[in-house]
Amino acid sequence: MSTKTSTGRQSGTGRRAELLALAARLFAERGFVLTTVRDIAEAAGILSGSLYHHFDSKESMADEILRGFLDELFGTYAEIVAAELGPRKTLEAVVVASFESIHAHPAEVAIYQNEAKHLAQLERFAYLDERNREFRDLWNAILAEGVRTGAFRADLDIELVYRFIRDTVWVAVRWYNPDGPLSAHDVAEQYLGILLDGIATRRRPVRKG
Amino acid sequence: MSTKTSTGRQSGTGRRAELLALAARLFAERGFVLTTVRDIAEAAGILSGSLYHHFDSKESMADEILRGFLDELFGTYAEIVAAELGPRKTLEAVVVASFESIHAHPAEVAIYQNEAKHLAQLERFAYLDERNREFRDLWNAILAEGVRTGAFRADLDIELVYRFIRDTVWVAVRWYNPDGPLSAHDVAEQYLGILLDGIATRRRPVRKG
Amino acid sequence: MSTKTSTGRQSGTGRRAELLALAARLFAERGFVLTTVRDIAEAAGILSGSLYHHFDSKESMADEILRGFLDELFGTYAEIVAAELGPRKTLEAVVVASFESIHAHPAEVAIYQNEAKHLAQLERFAYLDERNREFRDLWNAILAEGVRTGAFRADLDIELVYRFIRDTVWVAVRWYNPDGPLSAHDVAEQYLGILLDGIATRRRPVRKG
Amino acid sequence: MSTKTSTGRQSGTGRRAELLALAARLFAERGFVLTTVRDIAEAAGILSGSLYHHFDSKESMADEILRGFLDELFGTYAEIVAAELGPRKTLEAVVVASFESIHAHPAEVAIYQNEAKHLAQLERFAYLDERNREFRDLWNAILAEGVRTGAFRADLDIELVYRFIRDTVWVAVRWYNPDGPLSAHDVAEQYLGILLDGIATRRRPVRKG
DNA sequence: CATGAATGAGTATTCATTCAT
DNA sequence: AATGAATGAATACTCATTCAT
Repeated sequence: MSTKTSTGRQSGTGRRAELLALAARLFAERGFVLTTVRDIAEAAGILSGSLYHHFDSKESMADEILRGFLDELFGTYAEIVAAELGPRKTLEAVVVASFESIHAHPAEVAIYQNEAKHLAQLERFAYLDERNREFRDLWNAILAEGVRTGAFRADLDIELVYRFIRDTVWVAVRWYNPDGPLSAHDVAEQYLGILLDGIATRRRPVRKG
Repeated sequence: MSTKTSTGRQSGTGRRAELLALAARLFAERGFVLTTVRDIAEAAGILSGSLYHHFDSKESMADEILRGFLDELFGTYAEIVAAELGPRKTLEAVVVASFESIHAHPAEVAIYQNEAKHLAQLERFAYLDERNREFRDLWNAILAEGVRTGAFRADLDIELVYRFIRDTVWVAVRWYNPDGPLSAHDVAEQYLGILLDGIATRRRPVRKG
Repeated sequence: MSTKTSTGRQSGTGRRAELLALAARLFAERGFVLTTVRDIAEAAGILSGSLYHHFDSKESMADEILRGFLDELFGTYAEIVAAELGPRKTLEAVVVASFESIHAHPAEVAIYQNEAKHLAQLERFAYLDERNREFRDLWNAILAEGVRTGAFRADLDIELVYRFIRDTVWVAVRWYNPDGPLSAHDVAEQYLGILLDGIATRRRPVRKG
Repeated sequence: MSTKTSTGRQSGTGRRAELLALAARLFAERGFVLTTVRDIAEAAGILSGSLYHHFDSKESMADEILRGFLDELFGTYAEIVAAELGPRKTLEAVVVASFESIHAHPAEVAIYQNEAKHLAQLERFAYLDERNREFRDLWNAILAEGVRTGAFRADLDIELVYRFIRDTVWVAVRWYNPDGPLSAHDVAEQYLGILLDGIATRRRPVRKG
């Protein structure tokens, strides 16, 4: 039992952390359901039963992976909010931080993206829905504040904008390659360019106002 | 055997179509792997073995669902392109058509979104990758043309913009509710507003021009 | 699902009944835990997975076996009580009925004896404790009535006597052989002889009174 | 290896005895099969692997427990027989000694009762069957002698009476509570009362004489 | 068209036991 | 004496699929 409890957050003690990283990669690649416990064990060079010396179930591996990742991510968000940069800079910082988290933890983000809906039905993963709510609140606050201060257009459907942003940012994990030529910053910058100013040219801005 | 071949495209012959629709809904809700043949059979009020009188495998059900949906969707895209509306109008039409397909075939889109990566590894689903290429070419053409004609900003990374658009549009299937207050057109309009002009206000439009 | 529901009591429909009888015999011989699902399947000449076409778990087999047996047994007890034979005759009838049930359903009695304590911890087997209480009430009523009418000795610790009788009767399943020379009636008669009059000779009954 | 041999009988050397006592309690409560080596280790506050420093297997723990208990019990029986008290007093003494052993070693008796049948199939537990035979011989001798001397009724089926007594006495371990209000002597006395004189009142003792 | 019985390969998990440290 | 990591064999159960009726 003692070995099976996650020791705070430091990603566990040696072997445990290695195994979690392996599991995370496989869950991300093949999906949680299609990744067998044997797959993970084999990747680690041990027998499937031996995994249970470290974790009490496949589920608890996913739990530990997601919990740790989300704690870190939302810690970062909290820091950004605490800095009180104003809506536009806050929005930029949150987008950048999100793409950076895709860069640093692609497997974890992929699991969060692909398995959350399914896992959230289990009691033990109730925090997934909580985090979703938290994220939604964060964005609604940023956007509402921006509209109030005049930084963002007044005609926005905030809820809809939030959804578009959330989806575009996180789904990027499907194609973003941490080892590719584009850094997380590059991608964030491009996206912010589009999000803030659109892709259309401004020939006759007078016309629209 | 004769009955097990999809009879062209007319959505199958009665019972067959019913069963496919049921399967599609379940695949969309629970995912392809987590939906058991028994789930589908039970939903249809028959025993699981009886399904094999209509289809020769679970895979071939997904195949038929996706093939039919994609044929229809790309037919629509082809019509739009054939109309030669110019880059901006074409872009708008493609976005609208995509949201409309989410509205009309939410289950099919969801399956396409969630299972394509996994299914595409099977030979029989090779057309999924082809369709993806087709879609990518479509968008690259629209965007490149738009940049050339000056409709779109010249500093865009076209490949990246394509990805952002693709992701945002299709992932909307996760939250879009066909029975909700927002029509596909409403959503498309809002999205196009953001995509084309951005969410930021234009304090100094002079600067950009 | 439809096939997995016990159809009242008639011991199921054909195959189902056969399998239950096999399972009962094995549970009785080796114990519930040591009897593997494969053991049962092999005894039936099928593969272990095929058992799940008929029952949804090993537990539910034991459940069905015990439930059916106890329903029958307590039905018999109820009839005896309803006949209002007076304490002594009632006691005799209950003892005889019990030995007869050992004769007719040795496997079921053995399972009841050996596994009840363990199974009763599971919610689904809550009725086991209920039946135990019912049985205890039955005996306490018989004995108390007998003491009141003077049929039984007044110095008896009724609770203790009940336990002795219960244990002796049921544990007989461990050695009673339905195919042996002693019928259930023979055994019941011998036991009743001892229970009612003792094994000691009555040289000087005056002395005791 | 040297430490893994039971050191005569003195209940082991400290730690060893403690562990055996723990194991005995768990075996009695949950049964031998359902008690895991980890259960025992955890109860002792060590890891399961560490138990193998003391014992070479789970089986050998049960072996040591039963062997020690039976040696002591049959020692007591031998003393009683050696005292040559006559059939009735001998019977009383054996019954009392048996209930006393339930009082002093409830866990051991429970294991003997519940696991003997299963364990006796293993070579190393061959002595269980021997002890059973010994016990049967003891009782048959007492009862036969009693019938011969006229102490017991002549119409008894000795083998049957032996079984009834054996069962009733040992199965009492299932409900007897060493810390309850009834002492082993109380229970023995009540049981002997029933066994010797029956529970029925003597309306016409003349008839029997 | 559908049933009901079965297959066979796989899946997570358990557990007694071993052994280097 | 004890730990911690691992083995290997077994266990209950699942599920897509087949096929005689």
